[in-house]
Amino acid sequence: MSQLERADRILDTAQDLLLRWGYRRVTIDEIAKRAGVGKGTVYLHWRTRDELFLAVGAREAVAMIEAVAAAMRADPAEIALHAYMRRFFLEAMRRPVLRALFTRDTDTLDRFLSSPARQPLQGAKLLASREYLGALADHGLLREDLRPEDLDYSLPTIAFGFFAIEPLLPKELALGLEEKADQLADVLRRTYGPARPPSPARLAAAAPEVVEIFERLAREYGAVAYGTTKGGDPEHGS
Amino acid sequence: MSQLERADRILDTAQDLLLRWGYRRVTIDEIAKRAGVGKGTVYLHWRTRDELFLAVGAREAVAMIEAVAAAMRADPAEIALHAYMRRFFLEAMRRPVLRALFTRDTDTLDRFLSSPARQPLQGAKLLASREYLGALADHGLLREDLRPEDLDYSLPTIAFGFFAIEPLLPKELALGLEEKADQLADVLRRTYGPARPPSPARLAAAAPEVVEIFERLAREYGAVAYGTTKGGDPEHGS
DNA sequence: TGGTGACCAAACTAGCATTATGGTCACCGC
DNA sequence: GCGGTGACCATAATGCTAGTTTGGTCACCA
Repeated sequence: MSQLERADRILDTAQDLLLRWGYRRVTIDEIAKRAGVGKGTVYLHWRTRDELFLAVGAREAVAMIEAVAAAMRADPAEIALHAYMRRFFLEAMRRPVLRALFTRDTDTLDRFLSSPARQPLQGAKLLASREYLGALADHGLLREDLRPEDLDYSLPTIAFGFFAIEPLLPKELALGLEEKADQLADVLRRTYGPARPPSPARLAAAAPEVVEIFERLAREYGAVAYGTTKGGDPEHGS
Repeated sequence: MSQLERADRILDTAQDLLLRWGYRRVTIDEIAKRAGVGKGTVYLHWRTRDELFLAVGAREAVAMIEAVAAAMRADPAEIALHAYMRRFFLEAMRRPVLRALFTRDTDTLDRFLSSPARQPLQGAKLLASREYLGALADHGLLREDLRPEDLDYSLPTIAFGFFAIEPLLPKELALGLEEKADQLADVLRRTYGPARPPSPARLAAAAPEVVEIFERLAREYGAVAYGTTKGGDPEHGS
């Protein structure tokens, strides 16, 4: 069995237990036993318990970002801020670990939410990647009078609202995930979008650059997910 | 001393201790002692501890709503959704109890945040008063293609984001309250505002109706703040 | 040489004795 | 007679300690 397969088996087990029992109750012993490896082996892949759980999240983040990038490759219209955030919301909410992270589900994640090890998964980094917004601005895909810095506060704040309000919504609210995502997209398009819808040609011109940004991001999260002791060193500076 | 003055003295004391010690540590005994009344007297005004703390919040809510209404009376432009929410944000964030409530400050409020007694202070009621939004729609102060129901989800969600993100913002963020409020207003104006800015005459025509809605709301909160055992009965149905 | 599980200090839990507190109500002084 | 009070009580919160669990290590093994 390769190192990577083993890492995935351990991550599978950790994720399963995390979602069923919650962060607090899951022990390394139990993960190791169920994954069919010794406890020491877990520590060959990740330095601490929190790094292991971070990896669980990072792995889902990779899958999500790749789904986003694939959608952008299939249809350049998906690179627009509102379309991106719409898909981001849907893809994140459909993945249980990311959903727990973004909705700040303390039942599941408990202390992990405030663990310093969680930093590399900061939602802000995912949401407000300066590179992406810069590329949008360069290609005229944002309101003309909007500089990317103007988004630093309000864009993450709006997105945060749509995620964090989830656990507070009344159960009987008859609004599906897609409808919520559509409303989020509508807000963002009206707030930050260009006055006139961009032409397909303009979108297509920007798409490769944008897709590359997300593919790079996915690779960075992949490095966080698999192994810190062996394998590549994920220290990139900031 | 009148009943009302006494209620205010007790509320002053409760508020002071709440902000200094936090909900959990403040006892009725301590409040009574510092307010110079017997413990039983506190229970002549409010039925339970939570109703007392609710009253502390309600009293600040009254002050806030009256400040909002006063601004609307002084300048009808203040009735527009974005202007209202801008002022709402500022006035709420400048009042320590409301700030704690809206930012979900668990250090200060602890269990009170999830107390069922808190229901009458639900932010949603304040934010998304159907009457107010209906009046705006009637007077052409919202986007033409927007029905008030369309705001049920996204408007509270956006507002929630701006409040709830506060405790998560890095301390070094050099953004004042006014600037945050301006950004919130900008988002709401672009998202929900009419295509063209409404004329002063149109605003002035709608103002009395809108002001009346908020004055009525202030009176309702006033009933919550002062006395349930004696005085008016605040049961209005829903 | 990659992998393991016995081992250890530190953190957490259970259970209980003690204290603190919300809420009541018989009584009191004006 | 009545608005106001604080001793009183059941319950909930807290402190304490003994016992248990668990993250992380590392000497050893296959």
